[in-house]
Amino acid sequence: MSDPLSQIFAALADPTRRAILTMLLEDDMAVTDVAEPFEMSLSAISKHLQVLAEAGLISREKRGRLIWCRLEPDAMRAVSVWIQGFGLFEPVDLDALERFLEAELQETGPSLPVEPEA
Amino acid sequence: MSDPLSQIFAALADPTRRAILTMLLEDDMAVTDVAEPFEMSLSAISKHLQVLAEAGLISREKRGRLIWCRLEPDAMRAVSVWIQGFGLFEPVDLDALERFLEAELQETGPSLPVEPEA
DNA sequence: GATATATTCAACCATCCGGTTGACGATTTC
DNA sequence: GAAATCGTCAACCGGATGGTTGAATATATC
Repeated sequence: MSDPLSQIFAALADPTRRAILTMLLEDDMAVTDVAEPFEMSLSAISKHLQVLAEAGLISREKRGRLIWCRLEPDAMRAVSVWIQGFGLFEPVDLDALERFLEAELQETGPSLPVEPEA
Repeated sequence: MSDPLSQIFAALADPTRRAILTMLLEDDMAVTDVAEPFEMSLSAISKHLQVLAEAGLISREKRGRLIWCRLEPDAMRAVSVWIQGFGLFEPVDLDALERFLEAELQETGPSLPVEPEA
């Protein structure tokens, strides 16, 4: 077990997991639906969700036979605060942000959903 | 070789490396001086510095027989941008952000980090 | 109750990661 | 030129990581 900040950074270091977080930004999703766009086993996605949950980046709630995954963006605050220590006060170009997130969505493979204008 | 963002997050996922970055916030340092406070071999620190350099978080310049390490905080902007996509709760001075957005309407924004190629 | 669906668990595998030690090349100093 | 210092390289090691497959567990549906 490492410290929380290390855990969060490590969780964010995987493009599949970042893609999952981006998907959850849209809406809560059940595990199978999270897995659908990816070209890997459901089991692998389940593990990724485990990592994200242990880092506090998502929460999971079982309802019926589905498990709903919800983004917990507060967990990223620790990261945000840490980064803030390095003088990055320059605000962000929001258009660039959009392009960046779009690139993130496509980064993990050709089979990811094409997001309509959010 | 993974995408730049993954590389940066992975580099930041280690507490020793984060401590090094914090030290470099104070001033540029030679490798041996960086290693001094840590209870591990110089070689291990050298590797950590390698990881940080490959992520673009520091640069190294050889002068004489010393190698000076310098923080490159710009590399963290990619992280900052990505994080901001999640809730926009950055503890940034909100007034500054507003001023920025206002200014953004009048002139083209600053250039941002290059997209990770898929 | 039987069957299908949703998710995890367990075992396994290859690779990566963070550390060690010892040897090596480069540079400064004597 | 010899010796000390600075830093990396190479080989090695144990443990973590990211993936697989197949079995197991709940829950829903027929």
